[in-house]
Amino acid sequence: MLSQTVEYSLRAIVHLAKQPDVLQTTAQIAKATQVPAPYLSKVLQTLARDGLVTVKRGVGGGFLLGKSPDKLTIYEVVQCVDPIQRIHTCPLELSSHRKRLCSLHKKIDGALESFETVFRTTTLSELMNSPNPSVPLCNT
Amino acid sequence: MLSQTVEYSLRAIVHLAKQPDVLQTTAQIAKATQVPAPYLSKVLQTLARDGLVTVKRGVGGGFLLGKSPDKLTIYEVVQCVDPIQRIHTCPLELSSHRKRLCSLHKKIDGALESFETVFRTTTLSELMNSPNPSVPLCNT
DNA sequence: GTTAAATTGGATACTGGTGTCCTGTTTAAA
DNA sequence: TTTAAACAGGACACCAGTATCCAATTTAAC
Repeated sequence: MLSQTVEYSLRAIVHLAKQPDVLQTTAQIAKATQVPAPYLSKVLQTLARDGLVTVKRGVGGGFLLGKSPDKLTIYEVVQCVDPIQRIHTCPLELSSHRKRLCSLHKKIDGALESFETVFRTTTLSELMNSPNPSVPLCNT
Repeated sequence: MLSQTVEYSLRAIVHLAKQPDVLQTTAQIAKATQVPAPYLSKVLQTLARDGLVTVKRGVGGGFLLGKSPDKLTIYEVVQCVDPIQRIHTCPLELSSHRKRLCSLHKKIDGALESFETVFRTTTLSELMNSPNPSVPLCNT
């Protein structure tokens, strides 16, 4: 459903959100999130382009969260790396459906909307402060 | 988000639902739904395997709806051709998350659930009888 | 039984997402 | 200034979803 890239990016962001002020190298994030390091590198670049993570190059460099966890939604992460495509116009390009989708596509788009809403309304700090015995990315 | 195959299969099913008792050839369905005929052929085979469409081979053959439109949900169609994958176990295979997902994956699965629910609760007849001026697959 | 309409199944090509590797650039520290 | 740590960017490999084509099979109608 969601792409692998989205899963990876969310893991990375969650890992950074654990210690928002601590620089983490790609290797460190890769290990903690179980994401292939070279691929993670590309994902982090994408996140950096949108300012969702901040990058420091050179020795002692790495990444840290680009926004405060309570202001950063997982929707922003998803939209940055692999946007949810809502249905705005008829996929068949029927001219009479341009402004008003038929019941089928309206329904599908409605499903996408409720899917999207969950992401829109979830911040990183909500995830981190959840009263859940299973800590993200952590086995104990 | 949803695969092309799902979109195609739903178009085909909707087309068949318009006249549930009329045999339609692959060529006819392909034209009405704007789906590449050879590919549609494969999709229809998949739908036939699960009994969602009924097939009659040979001259004068074709496809018709395999179930009554008011008993057929679009969820069944989706699950037949390209199932929505809910998250049941930790994608990182953390042993302590097996039974209890962490907040991140619980959230994602929650989004999938609400997405899925829209499909589960929508029948073909609901789509066909919708008071919507845009008729599915039809330009007037 | 012959013919033609129609689906079935297999083989093949194309494309984008995923993943790897290597070279270049930046930068802190000795 | 040299060195090594670390990210940046480009090139390439792989695979599954998408799409096409063709020969084989089924079947109605003559």
